[in-house]
Amino acid sequence: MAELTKGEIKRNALVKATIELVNNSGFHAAPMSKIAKMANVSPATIYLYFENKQDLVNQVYIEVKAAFTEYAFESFDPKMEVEEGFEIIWKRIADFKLKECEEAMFLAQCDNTPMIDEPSRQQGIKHLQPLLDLWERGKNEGKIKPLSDYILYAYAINPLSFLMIAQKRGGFQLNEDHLEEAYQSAWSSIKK
Amino acid sequence: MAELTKGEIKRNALVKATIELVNNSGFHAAPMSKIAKMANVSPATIYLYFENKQDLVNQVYIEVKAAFTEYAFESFDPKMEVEEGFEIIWKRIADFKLKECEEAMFLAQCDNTPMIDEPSRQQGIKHLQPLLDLWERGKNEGKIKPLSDYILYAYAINPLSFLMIAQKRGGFQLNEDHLEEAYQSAWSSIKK
Amino acid sequence: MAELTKGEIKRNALVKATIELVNNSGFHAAPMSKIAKMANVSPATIYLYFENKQDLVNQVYIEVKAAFTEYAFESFDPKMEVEEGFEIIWKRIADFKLKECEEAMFLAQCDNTPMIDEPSRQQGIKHLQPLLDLWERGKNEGKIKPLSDYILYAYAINPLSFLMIAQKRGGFQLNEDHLEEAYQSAWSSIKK
Amino acid sequence: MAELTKGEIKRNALVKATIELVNNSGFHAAPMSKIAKMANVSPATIYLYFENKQDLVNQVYIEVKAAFTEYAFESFDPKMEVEEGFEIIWKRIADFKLKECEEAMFLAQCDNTPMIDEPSRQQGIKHLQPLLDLWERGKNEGKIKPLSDYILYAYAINPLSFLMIAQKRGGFQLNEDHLEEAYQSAWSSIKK
DNA sequence: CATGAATGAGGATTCATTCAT
DNA sequence: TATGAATGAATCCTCATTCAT
Repeated sequence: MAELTKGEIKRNALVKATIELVNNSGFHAAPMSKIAKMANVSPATIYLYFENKQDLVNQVYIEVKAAFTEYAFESFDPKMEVEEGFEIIWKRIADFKLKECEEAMFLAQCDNTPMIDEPSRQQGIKHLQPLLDLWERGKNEGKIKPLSDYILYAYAINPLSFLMIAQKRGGFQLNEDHLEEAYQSAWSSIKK
Repeated sequence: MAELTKGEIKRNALVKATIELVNNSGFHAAPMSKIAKMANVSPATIYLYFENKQDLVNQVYIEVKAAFTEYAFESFDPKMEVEEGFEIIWKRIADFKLKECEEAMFLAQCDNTPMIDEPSRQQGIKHLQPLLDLWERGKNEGKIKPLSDYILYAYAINPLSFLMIAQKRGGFQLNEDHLEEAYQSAWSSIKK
Repeated sequence: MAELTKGEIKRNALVKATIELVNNSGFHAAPMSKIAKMANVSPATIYLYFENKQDLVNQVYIEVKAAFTEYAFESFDPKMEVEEGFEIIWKRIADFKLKECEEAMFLAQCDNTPMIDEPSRQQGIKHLQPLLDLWERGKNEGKIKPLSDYILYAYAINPLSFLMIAQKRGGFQLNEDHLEEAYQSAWSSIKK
Repeated sequence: MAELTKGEIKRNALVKATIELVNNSGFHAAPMSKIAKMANVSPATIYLYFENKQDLVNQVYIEVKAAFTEYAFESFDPKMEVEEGFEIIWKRIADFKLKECEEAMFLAQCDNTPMIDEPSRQQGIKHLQPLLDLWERGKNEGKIKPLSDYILYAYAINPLSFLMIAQKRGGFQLNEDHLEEAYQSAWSSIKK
């Protein structure tokens, strides 16, 4: 296990504080001073690690997105069968969205908001490539509908975000059965 | 056609300006002064129609959501067959999301953000009832999977928001064929 | 009894509202809009009767001060003995301060504050002349200490304002006995 | 002499500026921006030392009141004879009111206005206790009239405020002789 | 006379950012 | 590297005042 330098610890605290504050109050109610306080750090210290507020949010976004995709593909192997691979990725993603709730909420907010600048958004999408490749193969093997990646993502993956938010807001609890049903719906919607 | 009073015209201009500014910059970068300027009105005038910024956004949300659902159900008749009814509603929703892009973007941002307060959010959901009723009937008639409404919505409706945003951000154009495909995916994911 | 015109009724309502609001919240928290509302009148209507806020307050001050002095001297006759005259005036003033509490509080606030402009203040003092004349006579007759009018007023009259405020703020109730005691103190402090 | 920190210097400047501005224009015409400017400080800096405008005024009131009472009792010793003690206190108070004119004017305005909130007002009164104790003893020893403290204060002390304001407003200059006369009036009004 | 709607100027307060230490 | 104090620029909002009706 890597030792974290003092600086890394602070940076991490800042990232975490940003996520939490933005989640609970939105970008507009997450002032730097509060972020600093929540991270037990002086406001000035933030600027040792980030250029400005926009940069802070961008970097947090990129890192969380990276953590998300890493998690998603951890047990995936490109040589797997299409359906098996998809199921494995899907379930990891579901896992992430339901267990790393804070991170996932943050991403949802970033993805539906002009909060993040375009370059960072692009940067965040990059790591999704293995899934797109899998779909490509699926289409070639006739196992997946020959749809645009956008449509595939919209039906196969994105619904999980909606469910996560619904769950976070209360009024709906996603259990194991629901999850299996959701997976079936996801697969139904893209399988040939 | 109803005559609009001078006040209604101003209020409408404010609503429109709010949508546009929030869409392009987010809540945090949509100051009252800009909203006023865009609506050709003094900042003080806003407060004749809305209590404060939160109230402004809440009301805009509720109104846009109402317009959305009214549009969605316009050509729907509760006596229709389940699949026919669903298709009609779905296509109206798709229409709205792709044509009334500004309004739809605004809703997406509100729905994924702590921008709107809870009561207003609840208020906004109300009018969705006819769709939930249709699904209920569909489940009883064995035509729709016996899933939670949340899951049905996540797969049947919500993907359209993702596609709309993707299109708005560029890099993807949703044409007639795509739309039909998307509908098929939606229906596949919830039909029994 | 004189009939009041509609205009006079409105003006009176405005005067009364001003007194009440300024008393309870101070000049700085008595906006024209609230004064108007409390007087059941449009804000614009105020400007039919008064030039601006300063003028409103000035005029209210002058009128209340006039009412105060009129009340004070009502049963006084310049031909009375000095002590008798003083007692009569003093008790009328005490009456006013304790019964017309609102008006008296308003005067106290005006007199200790840069709320009123100088000319209006001078105007308000004018009607006090009979008391000053009485004192003059008292001094000549060797019945009253040969002190500056300011000092006489400070000791003979002004304490009533302090007592009134203390009573209004609670924690102290001025009864008949107190009043007699106070009068004795007043007279002691100025009599030769 | 204690060294003042940079912060204390700024705070003091703010307190002083507040007194001066409120004196000359009243609470309602003493905007934070002017206070800041007069203290050679940014508006935002005020909020490092005070929570908000109300808090600023409250704190200034409490501090000035404390300075006032400290000054008043400086050369007083509880073991003094009643009359001697009273004279000493009275003259110190007179001194303060006539020399520390700014502070005294500020207190007068606060005491006759809903400018200060109740808790702060109570806080301000606390330190007056030694005078009340002296009066208590005076009453027991049969040297002072058995009157309510409110009445005693109204006649023995409060007139000084009136005289101070009269002097500040011009048209009347309080010299040594006046002062002695005033003291005699004060004592006459409360002595048995 | 009377008004409700409208507003520009200004008020309190906050915030991202900097700087001296 | 780290900070607390400091700030100018903005932000939300209010208010005295006006004007078309």
